[in-house]
Amino acid sequence: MTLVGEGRQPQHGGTETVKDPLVELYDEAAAELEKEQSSLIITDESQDKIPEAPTSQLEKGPAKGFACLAPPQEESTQNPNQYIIDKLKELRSIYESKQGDTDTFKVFNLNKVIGDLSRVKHKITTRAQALKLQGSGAKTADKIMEIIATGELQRIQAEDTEEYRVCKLFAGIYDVGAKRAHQWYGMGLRTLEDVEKHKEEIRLTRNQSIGLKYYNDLQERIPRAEASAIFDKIRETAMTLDGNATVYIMGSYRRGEQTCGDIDLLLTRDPTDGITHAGMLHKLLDRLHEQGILTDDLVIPPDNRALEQKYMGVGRLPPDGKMRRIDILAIPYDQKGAALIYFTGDDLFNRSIRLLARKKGYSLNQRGLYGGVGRDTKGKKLSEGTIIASKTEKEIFDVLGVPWREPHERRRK
DNA sequence: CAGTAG
DNA sequence: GGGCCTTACTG
DNA sequence: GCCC
Repeated sequence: MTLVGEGRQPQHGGTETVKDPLVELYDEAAAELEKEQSSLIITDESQDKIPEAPTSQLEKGPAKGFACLAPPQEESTQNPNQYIIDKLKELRSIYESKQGDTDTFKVFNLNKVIGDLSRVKHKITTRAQALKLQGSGAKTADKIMEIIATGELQRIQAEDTEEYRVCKLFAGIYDVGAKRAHQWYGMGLRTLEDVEKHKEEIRLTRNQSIGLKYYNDLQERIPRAEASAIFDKIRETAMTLDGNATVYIMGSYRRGEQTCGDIDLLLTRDPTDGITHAGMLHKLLDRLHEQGILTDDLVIPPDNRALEQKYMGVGRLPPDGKMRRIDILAIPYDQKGAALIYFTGDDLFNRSIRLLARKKGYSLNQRGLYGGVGRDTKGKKLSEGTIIASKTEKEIFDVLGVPWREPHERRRK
């Protein structure tokens, strides 16, 4: 069996070398690397010999600005631009709560700037420096200069209205986004109590009701230790169903963050003995409900014998832990690498590496890296193409020419 | 299909 | 001017 | 909001 999330403890030795809390994750990555190198020789030159992309190749290589190609972030050193980052995050929050299509991309863009800003080591003091940041153009540079000069951003004060605050509150409910939030605001609702009181009129859905019921708990971040404890329980239960099961914990936990937004688990099984994990997730979910770990289902996989299934629900550390979002993804064993990339994120890294794949004539999704993908002139996918890599993350990175990035190096902060 | 989510 | 990740579920 |  394979486990991620436990293993040797960090050694608390020297002072400045407080051991990375991710030690346990390196084991897995290293193991994956070893397996990789035994089956496939990788040299520096091998990048020139990666499978030729069957469709349109980039003529001059990928443009810069791919987060997945950027050097890893500095680890926990005081960021000299933190005060700028904080203001840009406030602005991002405002854009997030808006409904327009362009606002979505403003958020996307700000994420790039924030990501680069948290990577940069020097203090930004001039407009020229601000302009150099990835995703930063004239307007963003102006905003950064305003923050540097005044410590404030007028745009934020102007947009910090009651509507913004109420919609932000509403959008904290699971399955409520900007559209519904504004819709409810337009109907006169202002508080969560209003939402509860008018649930019939606004046709609150089943999942929204769950989100509302656990609003406060679900708003909170999950301490790493608790995520680990929940993972242990679920893994143990899975192992009682099949001792050859493989359970990983992914998402922000695998990226090494001290708190997690939710708990993302991956379930699979090595089929070389002729047995797969078909039907296992379904049984696992039943057990977890019996154990009081899972309390509410948000999305249940329709076909309980399929090898690929995604479960989304709510649960806790029994008997009385806080309610947490729990996702379990079951996948075919040979798609483990692609699934790990997908479920480990972060989202910016995923979007970046997927865009890179597309620009190189491939397509990357949670199942694998595909070549020979048919696309229309707008880049919309017409045919699936053929699978090129999916077993390990490294294999996929190599084909794309992405330098290896440990999970904890795939975050923007 | 729109909206939401990962 | 048009793309900015990709796939899946819900109602 | 940025980039091609």
